[in-house]
Amino acid sequence: MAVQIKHKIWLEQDNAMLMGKGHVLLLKAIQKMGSLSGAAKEVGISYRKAWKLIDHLNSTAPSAVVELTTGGSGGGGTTVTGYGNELIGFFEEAEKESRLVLEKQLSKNETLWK
Amino acid sequence: MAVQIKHKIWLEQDNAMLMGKGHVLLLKAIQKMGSLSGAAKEVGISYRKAWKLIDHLNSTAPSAVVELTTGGSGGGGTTVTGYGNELIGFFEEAEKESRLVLEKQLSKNETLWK
DNA sequence: AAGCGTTATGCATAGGCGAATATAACGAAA
DNA sequence: TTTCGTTATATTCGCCTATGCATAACGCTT
Repeated sequence: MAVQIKHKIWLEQDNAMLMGKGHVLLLKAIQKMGSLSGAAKEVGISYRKAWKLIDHLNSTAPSAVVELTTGGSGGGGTTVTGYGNELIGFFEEAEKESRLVLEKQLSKNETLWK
Repeated sequence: MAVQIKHKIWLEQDNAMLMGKGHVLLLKAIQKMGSLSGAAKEVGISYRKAWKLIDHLNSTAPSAVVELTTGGSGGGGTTVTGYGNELIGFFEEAEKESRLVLEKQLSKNETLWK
């Protein structure tokens, strides 16, 4: 099988993880499900971990990324803010740009793998 | 402190890790030291781990990446092949290209972080 | 007031990874 | 043949992370 080039990107603030792909997947699942618990199930991680991811991101980022409400009809829920949406867009575009440039490098050096 | 964008790249073959930054650092240390044990010390990992990294890379890559000799004057040693050198060059160039494109994305979206 | 689904949080446990340790094999030089 | 520094490999131990379980708080609905 051919050699593949993989990559991973993430954002840091004060040398601490701020947001990675896991956060993005979770945020998109929140948009779809309307709750953090539902999103955790959707993505396939424990609620415990999902809550930690979101809590740290939300309390560290320059602006609120999600809004969490407890109680009420349906028990509460979680929604992604406009700022959160901007973050998702930025992350996905950066990842795409990186992927494109890496695939170009790979195809430029095809002879290395055979 | 400002938000930073970090990235990591690696090569896979048959869905298994082939070579990452740790391999590259180790290979360059081998070039400098002439031995795997010395390189491990230089990089700051255990010989055990260094050997596993190199062994898997060397036995999986399309061509030999290093040549290991045991016994003899000096006890033996390890050298990086020409192919190994090509891999190092490819990896470092790919990483640089990716870094450039990501920093461009970050500066294009400065307003997100304040 | 009772019920329900969600957010919020602590704690104990299991699994995986790397480190540390120990030992064998190797082959040139003295 | 003894010595020496290296490669080669198994085994044990400790740490970190994620998970699972348990429990509380919340507030709308009925």
